[in-house]
Amino acid sequence: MTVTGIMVDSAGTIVPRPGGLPEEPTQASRFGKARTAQSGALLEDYVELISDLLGSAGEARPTDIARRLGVSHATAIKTIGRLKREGLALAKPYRGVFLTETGETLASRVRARHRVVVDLLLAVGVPREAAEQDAEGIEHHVSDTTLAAFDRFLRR
Amino acid sequence: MTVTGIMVDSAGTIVPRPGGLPEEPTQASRFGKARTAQSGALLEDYVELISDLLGSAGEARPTDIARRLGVSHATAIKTIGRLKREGLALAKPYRGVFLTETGETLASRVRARHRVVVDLLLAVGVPREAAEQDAEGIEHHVSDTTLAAFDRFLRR
DNA sequence: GACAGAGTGTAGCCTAGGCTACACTTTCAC
DNA sequence: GTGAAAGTGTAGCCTAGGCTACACTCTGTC
Ligand SMILES: [Mn+2]
Ligand SMILES: [Mn+2]
Ligand SMILES: [Mn+2]
Ligand SMILES: [Mn+2]
Repeated sequence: MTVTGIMVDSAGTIVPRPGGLPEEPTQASRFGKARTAQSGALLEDYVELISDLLGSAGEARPTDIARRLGVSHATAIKTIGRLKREGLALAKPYRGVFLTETGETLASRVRARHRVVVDLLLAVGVPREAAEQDAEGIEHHVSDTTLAAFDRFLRR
Repeated sequence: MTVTGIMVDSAGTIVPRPGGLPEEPTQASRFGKARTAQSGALLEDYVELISDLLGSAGEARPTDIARRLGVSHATAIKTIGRLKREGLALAKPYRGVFLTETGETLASRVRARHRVVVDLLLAVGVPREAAEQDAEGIEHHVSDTTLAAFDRFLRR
């Protein structure tokens, strides 16, 4: 049995089958994009957190970052190294972590998206704590298109 | 400056600060749970796909799984090995992949959740293709509580 | 029944992201 | 100013999840 991914509707038009398997290249591309989104998730959480710490405490130290994220300080320091390599952060030994322009810009977008995702979840009836929890993972998979839709929904 | 994560509202009651940083252990726990959810994501996608292939084509071969996921067949075979180790799949050399009872049960739940997530996105105004794309990542971070809320929202 | 092509499996390599252990630097109290 | 505590950095280990290359098995055609 072959899966074609299309069907003919009641008016005789050929449309994608909503219930069945998507076309193979389409599905592969979706999975691939989801993997890509995931690989950016950790960096997004780091810049958002660093920006928050800089704003509220005036500094972002590796140990504080590590405690907030629930990882060891060694793990945090290694990831901060990656942030530096990718041009998102600046840090000199024993002097705390700062964000580049690029890093701050990313942090702002990530923070705004985080807020919208939480608000959307609350708006459709998700309890507060579940919304806060699930948003932490969901946010990294919300595209600009979807974010815009969430925004429109919240404003009406 | 210290971040306490609480505030006093207009009635004099102490409440969590909605805008600021969450309490440290709370935030660490959220990040930790998001990491846990993520680590299950790949297995969920595999069992859902294998179940779909078994249903529509009658068999699930490593190459087909690989093509659908957009990875090499070697990667797929390695992951199928992990599914076996975790008691979700059964496979004998050159004889295709099957799901255990546990695997089928997981597949059903994952498929149902996938559908609800897509429907929720559509219901709040996300365009079809963005909904299908983003759901592929979002689904793995939707808790039972949130899923139930989505369900209620869709039924009203 | 041979053999070509498709499918399968294994080996070996890589990076990301966890960890612990240990050594070094800084800071703060006295 | 010194010494202890806190913080920082490095080394080395692990697993998951990618990849390519290569060898083996199966299947369908002639
Ligand atoms: Mn997050
Ligand atoms: Mn976030
Ligand atoms: Mn998925
Ligand atoms: Mn799915």
